[in-house]
Amino acid sequence: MSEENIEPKIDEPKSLNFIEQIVEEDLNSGKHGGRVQTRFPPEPNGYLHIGHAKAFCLDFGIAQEYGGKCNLRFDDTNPITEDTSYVDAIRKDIKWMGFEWDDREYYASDYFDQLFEFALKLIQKGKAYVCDLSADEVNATRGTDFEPDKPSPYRDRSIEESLDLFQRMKNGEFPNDSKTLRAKIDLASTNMHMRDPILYRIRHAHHHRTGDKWCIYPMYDWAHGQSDSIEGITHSLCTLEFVPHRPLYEWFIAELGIFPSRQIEFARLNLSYTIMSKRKLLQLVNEGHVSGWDDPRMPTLHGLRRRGYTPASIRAFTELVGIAKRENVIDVALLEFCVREDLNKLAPRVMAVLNPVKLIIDNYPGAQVEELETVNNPEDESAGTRKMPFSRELFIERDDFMEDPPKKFFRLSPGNEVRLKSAYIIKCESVVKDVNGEITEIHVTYDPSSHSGSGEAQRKVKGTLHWVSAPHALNAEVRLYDRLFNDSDPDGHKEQNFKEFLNPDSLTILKNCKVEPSLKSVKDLDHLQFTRLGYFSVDTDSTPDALVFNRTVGLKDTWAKLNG
RNA sequence: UGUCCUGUGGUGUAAUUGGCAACACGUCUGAUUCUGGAUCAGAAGAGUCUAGGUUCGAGCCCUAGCAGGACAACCA
Repeated sequence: MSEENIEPKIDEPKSLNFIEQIVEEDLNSGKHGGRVQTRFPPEPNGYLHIGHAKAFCLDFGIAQEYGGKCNLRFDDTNPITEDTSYVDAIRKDIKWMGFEWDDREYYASDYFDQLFEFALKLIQKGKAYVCDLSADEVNATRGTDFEPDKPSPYRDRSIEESLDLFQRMKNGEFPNDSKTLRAKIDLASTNMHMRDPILYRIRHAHHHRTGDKWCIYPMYDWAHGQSDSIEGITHSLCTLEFVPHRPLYEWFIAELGIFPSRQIEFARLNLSYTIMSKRKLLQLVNEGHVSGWDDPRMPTLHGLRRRGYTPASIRAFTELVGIAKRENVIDVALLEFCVREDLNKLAPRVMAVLNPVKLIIDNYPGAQVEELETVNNPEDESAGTRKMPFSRELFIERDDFMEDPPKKFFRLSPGNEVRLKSAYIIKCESVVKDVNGEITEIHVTYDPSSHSGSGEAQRKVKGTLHWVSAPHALNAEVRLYDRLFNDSDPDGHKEQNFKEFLNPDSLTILKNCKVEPSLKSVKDLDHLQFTRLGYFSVDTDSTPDALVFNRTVGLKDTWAKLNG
């Protein structure tokens, strides 16, 4: 093959993020025999949000890119807050996003026995001890940045005694919180995590998987690294807040002499005008500020799905935001760009009038109904065409008419001409108002020779309006969403609670919308473009007799921008 | 006060062993358009936190500062 002479391809090496660089270095040096194994370790205590999507797109993406595998591992070490309903929701989200983990669905709780054995080993080495101090008492021994912790009075208890007590802790002989197992490391470390961290606590609680088998549960640090090691994870990717945990992660692996997984930290995703804290999102749900985890205003994957976001658009987004170690705030406009770009290619165009006003074509035969052909998606010829009924009485958007328009208003106004999309050119002759001065009817005449697509149709007019035939229109409810918060960083104020920035107008429900008859048969979560308005999807509340649409995102609107 | 991490256009991410800062979003022009969408063409916008130093040459190396963030749960 020598066609490089015809089109010399300058194969610029794709620029790698710092994690890809590390992986490639490891591959080149033959570390782990060229094996790449990652994992995504959600805690089943809440719903996944778009920040998690960034993380698991990375985890699964790195594995895919380098011929490796990515495990799904539920980090279920805290039975009090965790639940199988979350497990199911998380599974659904990851699948929806397009990732597969085959049979590699693991649970930290799968390793409780192994972890117990590891703990025994640590005690035997004199590197861990059972401590009888209460939480308050432990806190009282805590030093400061430059003062070491005071040693627990149980720190030097014999190996035999710790072994015995630990076994009895496991057997359920002690009440909750009465004892802990702690690693014996360095009370003077500048890293607080190394000051005899707690490995196990006593919780007589029912676990969603292990039931009542255990009454001692491992802490994050003790469970996570060892779980990675057990699974042979080569690159354990996590967010920045775990940087100070890394020395402990490595200490456990070294003391236990087990497979050396490597923890690598990157900066979590922050999105402007939204919050990403699971705890705070839960608060919004519990306090009724939103309708649930899948409220379309939520940054959860459940919320985004219901809002009409596509997996492809979210994947593209996580790709565009990049991976680095520097704190970042991504403009929500980038997310919106990603959905628009995706939906522009695949969403069928349909006519919907959100704020209808009646338009009457005075010179159109009263009983006549035409079936006008229109293209389903100008960006995709294969989407074909469909027919739409056209008649003497139509609905158009109230905003598309102005009695006294400013310059550059390309829409309908007295004496002015516009085209009705896929139909005729019309001219406004008069308006009818009610007692309050509200316009109730707009009377126009049409030019029969201007039929869309006909030879006579070449005449140009400035504006094109969408419309729906009044006798054929379907009623619909349309829910418009705006950002949930008015502040670009609702969680970034020391003095003010994030809830003070909730946007009271984040949801607008329009009940009197008119949509074209073809929408009779839409299905949940179908994506559509309402011509000239934006991308919409069918809400899960929708039924054939009571259509409900969510606005995913508006079209770019330079007219609105001009008018502030 | 301590330790650790991070500082590149408005935002985010790049810049192969040091070689005169690139891409995307956003913004602004213009063309085109039966969606004020899309598309196409173009522009503005950083001299890389600061100050020194090494070098023919530094965003990349060295030194000293400064700024922001993280950590001090029997949460993960």
